[in-house]
Amino acid sequence: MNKEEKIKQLVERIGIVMESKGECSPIAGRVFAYLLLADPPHKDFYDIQEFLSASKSSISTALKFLMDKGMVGYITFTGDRRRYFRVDFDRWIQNVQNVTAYVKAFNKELREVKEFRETEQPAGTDFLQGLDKIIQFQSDILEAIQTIMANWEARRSEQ
Amino acid sequence: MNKEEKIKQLVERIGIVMESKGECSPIAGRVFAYLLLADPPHKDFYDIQEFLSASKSSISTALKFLMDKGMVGYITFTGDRRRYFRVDFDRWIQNVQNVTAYVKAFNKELREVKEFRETEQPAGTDFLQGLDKIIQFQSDILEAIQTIMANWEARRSEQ
DNA sequence: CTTTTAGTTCGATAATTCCCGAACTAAATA
DNA sequence: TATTTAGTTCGGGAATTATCGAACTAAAAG
Repeated sequence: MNKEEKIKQLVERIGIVMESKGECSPIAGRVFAYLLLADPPHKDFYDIQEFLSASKSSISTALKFLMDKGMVGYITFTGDRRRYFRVDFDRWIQNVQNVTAYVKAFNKELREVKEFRETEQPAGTDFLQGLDKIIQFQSDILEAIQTIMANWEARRSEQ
Repeated sequence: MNKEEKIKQLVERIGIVMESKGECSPIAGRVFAYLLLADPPHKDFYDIQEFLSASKSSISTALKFLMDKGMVGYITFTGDRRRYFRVDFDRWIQNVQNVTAYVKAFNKELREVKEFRETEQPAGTDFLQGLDKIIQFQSDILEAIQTIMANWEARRSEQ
């Protein structure tokens, strides 16, 4: 199998992993995967379009999405109008907060449930204990992630 | 606002939080939310159906989904055919592994990208470094979650 | 000023997911 | 054995989401 085929295959596989998380559309997943694998790792709009055999509008939408998420950025070169899109590793790490956002929101709702149960709606102690455990468990995880992110941030800026 | 209305409102809100994570269908989110809020916190099939004004098949599908995920289980009472569904806090905590599954799968793909880049496809050192950072960052998070889960598991079983 | 380039925006269609009703099953009851 | 109960399964329609092509824009090039 040649290099091009290998890349095509990896792009499809990684695309499926990203998409099936429900995080993005199939094409967005493949665009990102392509940028992870392409040589050089920055490609312009038409390179991407051609490689994926997709429409301009789909590529445009996918790139906008990935840039909004902070996973992709672009560089330019003097005397060249095109933008060269590439994975933005630094912003990507910073925005892992997006990943934690759901857990945060969910935990907030669970706290509201707890309050409601305590003030207005009876429940067995085991239920309230279970609720407490989940809330605590999830905030343990959130805190750990915060700590890790802070460490990485510190390491990055001390360079 | 009376209790019933308050519950309806919370059920809708929590349902949206759960659904918009892309984790489940709207009805599944609402079923789960209802079980978090209902008095008593175990309800039978028709209670749930009536509360949500949904079809039997939708409720059935939603309950199957939530039980497969380990978030919901049921209890029974002698001389009563019905199953009473309820949030299963213990299995829910155990199955946070589901949450980490995606990150694991994704990191595995990133390692494959790295290997491909190192053996067949050139890339600037900054790109490879960025890739490394993300891989390491994500495995730091996975490890932290593993540790937290192990602690909770230990605490649970020593009771 | 005209044309080309590098995209974006805007409906329309295709594909997917969600939900329902109707028919079905298996166990309990009569 | 016949009937009710507690769900499950299946096919189709409704709602959502993804992708496309065509028209558009803004800047650069000629």
